[in-house]
Formats: sequence, C-alpha cells, structure tokens
Amino acid sequence: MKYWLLKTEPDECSIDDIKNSPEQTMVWDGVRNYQARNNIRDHIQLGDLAFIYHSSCQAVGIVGVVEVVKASYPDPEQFNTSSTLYDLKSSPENPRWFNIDIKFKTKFNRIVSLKQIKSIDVLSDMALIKQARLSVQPVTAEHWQFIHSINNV
DNA sequence: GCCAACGTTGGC
DNA sequence: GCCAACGTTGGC
Repeated sequence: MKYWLLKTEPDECSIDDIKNSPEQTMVWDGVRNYQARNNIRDHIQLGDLAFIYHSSCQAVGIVGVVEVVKASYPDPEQFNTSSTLYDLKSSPENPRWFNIDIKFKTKFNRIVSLKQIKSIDVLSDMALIKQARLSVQPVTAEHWQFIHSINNV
C-alpha cells in the first residue's frame, strides 16, 4: 500500500465536500498535468491512502485522509466537447487523462499547515516543498506517519 | 490581486 | 530538440 497527497482548492472541493458526498465518495478528476497523471494512471492503486491538501485559500495545509476506492480509468469529460475538461487531442482509443475515485476516511481536528510542514526538518524533502506545483504526489511512509503524529499532539 | 516558479506549446 | 512565449499554479 502506498501513500499520496492530493491538492484541491477548498472553494472547488473541500474535505467537507468529500465527507458530505453520497457514500462519502467522489470522482477525483480534472488533473491535467502529465506527472500528476502518471501518478494516477500508473502508480495509485486500490486501497492506497491519500492526504487531502487545501491550496490557494486562507488556511493552506493538510486537512484529512481519503482512501482510493477505484483505480484509474479514463476521464469521460475529456471526450465531452461541452466540458471545460474537454481535450481535442485525446481519444477513447488513446486517452490522455485519468480519474480515480476516493472515499472520505478522516478529517484532522486541526490542519497541518504548510507553515508547520516547512518548519519541520524531517518534512523538508516532501514533494510538497520541493515541487510546489505537483498536484498528485507520493508521500513516504515516514512522512505519512510523522504528519499523523503532529496531528495527534 | 500580485507575481515567482514552472509546465506546456509551437515555430524553427 | 531547442527555447522563447505563453499560461497556470499557488503562496502571500
């Protein structure tokens, strides 16, 4: 089992939106970056866990955990000409973009803020810091556990 | 809202 | 395949 971090703008989709969805499950779509796509398509597996990270908002940081309940499949919206996610250069025979489905697991009592993460030596080599714009990124078991230990204090 | 960082596109 | 121009992300 692997660990991940998924970025989202809470105005679009927050941890509460996931929690309040039917079956507490939602489609994770809209990823249009190749490295993030590769992580979704090739590496994320059923049963993996992921942090949800709120970006571009007042309180930036990790807010909870979700579980991958469906492995990658082509995003149907890339073929929908009236969708903002439409991609002219993609085809059903050779799809470019992939979704997963995720299910709410836990919401942290307190956010683990980006500021906190940046201030902790052990976490300084997280992709979150080193590769600030990667919206779907792996998290090591060490970092995963460390962040949980912060939250539990 | 600004703007630095950086990913993508497209001409050559 | 290079790289300038352009577009987007995301912290502040």
